[in-house]
Amino acid sequence: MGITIYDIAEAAGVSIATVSRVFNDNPRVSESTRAAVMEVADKLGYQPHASARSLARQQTETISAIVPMLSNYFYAEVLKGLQDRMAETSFDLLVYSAPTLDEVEGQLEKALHRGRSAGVMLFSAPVRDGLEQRLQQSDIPVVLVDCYHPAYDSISTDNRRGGEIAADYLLSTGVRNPAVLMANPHSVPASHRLEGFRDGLSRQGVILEEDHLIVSSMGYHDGFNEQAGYESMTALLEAGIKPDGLFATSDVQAIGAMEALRHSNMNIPEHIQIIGFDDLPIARYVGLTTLRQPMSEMGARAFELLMERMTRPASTVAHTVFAPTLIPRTTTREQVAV
Amino acid sequence: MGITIYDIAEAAGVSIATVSRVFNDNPRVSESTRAAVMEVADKLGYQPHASARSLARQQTETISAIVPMLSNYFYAEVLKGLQDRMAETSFDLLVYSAPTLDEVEGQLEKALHRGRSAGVMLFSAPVRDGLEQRLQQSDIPVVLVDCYHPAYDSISTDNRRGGEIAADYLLSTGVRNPAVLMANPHSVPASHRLEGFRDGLSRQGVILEEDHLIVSSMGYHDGFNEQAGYESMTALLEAGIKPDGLFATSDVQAIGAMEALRHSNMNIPEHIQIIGFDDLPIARYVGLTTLRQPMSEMGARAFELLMERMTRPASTVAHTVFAPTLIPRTTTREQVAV
DNA sequence: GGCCGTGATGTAAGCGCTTACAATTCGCTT
DNA sequence: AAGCGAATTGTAAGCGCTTACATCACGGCC
Repeated sequence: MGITIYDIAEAAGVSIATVSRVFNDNPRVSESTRAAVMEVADKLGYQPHASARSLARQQTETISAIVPMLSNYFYAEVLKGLQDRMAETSFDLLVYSAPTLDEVEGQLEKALHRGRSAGVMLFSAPVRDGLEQRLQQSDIPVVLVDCYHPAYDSISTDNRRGGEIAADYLLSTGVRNPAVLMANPHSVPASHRLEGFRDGLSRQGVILEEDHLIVSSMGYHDGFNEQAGYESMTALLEAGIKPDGLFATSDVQAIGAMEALRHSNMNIPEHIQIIGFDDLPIARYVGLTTLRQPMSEMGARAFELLMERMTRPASTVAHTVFAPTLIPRTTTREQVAV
Repeated sequence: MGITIYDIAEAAGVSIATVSRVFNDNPRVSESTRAAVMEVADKLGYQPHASARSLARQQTETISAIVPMLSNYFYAEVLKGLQDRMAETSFDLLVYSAPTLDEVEGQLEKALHRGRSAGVMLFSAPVRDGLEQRLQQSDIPVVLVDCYHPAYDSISTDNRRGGEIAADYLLSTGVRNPAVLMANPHSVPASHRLEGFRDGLSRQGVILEEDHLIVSSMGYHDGFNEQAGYESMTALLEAGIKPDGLFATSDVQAIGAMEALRHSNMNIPEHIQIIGFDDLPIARYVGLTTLRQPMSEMGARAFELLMERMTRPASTVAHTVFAPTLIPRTTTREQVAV
């Protein structure tokens, strides 16, 4: 069915080795035969067989990304950065989705199938015993995105610092009675953001009331969506709590919360000031003050780390931590002079 | 390095054929040997080699999706639907991105490498001569998503109808002087939406003024983003045009436009009513009236079509067209009684 | 004129798996 | 007790490619 190097070899009157050399840019082929082979190959529409190639070469040129949820804008943005960077190479990207933590192991298993991928990118999944063991035994290069483990290259944002900045900023704009909408209790990034926020407050003598913290009860990846934000905010209001500031652990939650506030006729930023996290493209267009994570840069950098590890497996582990930057918009007021 | 069936065979005292049979659920293996082989395989941590397998089997279990832009929420949602459906099978998903039309061919070339993928999903790319020829010569199953060609299975939304519905609805809520924000001139879906909208208007005796149509001048995939909407709307306003209704060819454009309107102190829906297209999750939280495309369903269905074509290559071409449904929210007014 | 180094090409042995076909075993039948 | 078929297992030939090694032709050298 398909054209093989045998066909080309026969038609061009050379051996298969020569054909193979031509397609591998091996210099030990004369210009004339190279041209002849290419001509025949073009005419026949020859395409090297991907599997045969990687089997013979003992290596693939595909990498796998294990992502909680493609339709989460954060991941989409990071993947975009990754893709753009990859497009300059001849690598292909395999995408697995693992909406719950339990599924991560299974998907990882697939991605780790021998000969499947040259490297793996694991998104937002805490590497615990089971996983670690699995990763260890197949010595495939791995880079962690949006999570951390001492033994693996990783790329993440300083979430604690982000929380602190949010706290400082909110306080500086006059907030005295803040609330927090946290995505879900199992999310490491969300926890860190909360911790940082708390610390930031307490450093200035403000404490976060326990009933001012709403933790979405959804699973692993969940809670990072508009609906969770909407529901959490609604719950807060229904409990009769009226904070004057709000820190949401993601932009989408903040946007959900904003809608809930609108329903309750609370004005932003007059009655309540809001700050999100991520700086999705949309944030700019709803005027949301937020902490930017350089998402597509994170993706690009993740790919670079992976390449580095692939070429030099023994190099020391590298952790890249980006500092989140504050993007003030109109859901918060002007900073009051100090 | 890796464990092979030879290792297993030796350790279990059987032949490689038997090991292979065990891993292929071939019934012609006794229960006892099967158990023995499995035990050894588990202990050694055996993993079949993906490339070797697909080479020997003469088939892969991966499909390729060629997508203009991962960070476009529409594609992210469709891919999610696709993934969810795929997760029930043992197929893997390879994602290629082709931000410009010129790049589609190149990416397709990669996806079409012999042995690379069992099927290809092409997103929003008009199939023209070059492409068609290429697809024809490699007889890999293809399904088109968000575009149409008589020769290939496809899945799309009735964009013309969507435009009509938008027009009808806007008129029914009292709009008399509508404007349109169109994503870009090369986008087939956007053109159809515009056509439908025009038809819908003229059927009721309203015509779309030429200067009330702003076409974003960005390339192929572009124009489908907030910024384009913002800029187009700003251009409209700066030209001194004050429409009382707005149809944007996508939700994100509508959201960009809303921000521009806010800057100009125009109230929605009092001064201007807005309708978008897609019904992204976010639309609900900004109160955007829009036309829903069942995005994740489209992805799921696309996968089914592809499977169908893979198992029965000669079956007749199927075109699935979803009807967009109107989702009235608060960027439009109540319908006036007829 | 024989020898040798060089560059171009060919031969053949894998890469790890599947699978047609052959071989073997074993329990029954006659 | 020999024979037979079914069930199980083994042998070996690929799948399409890469690549180490062998071969060959050729020109220059002493």
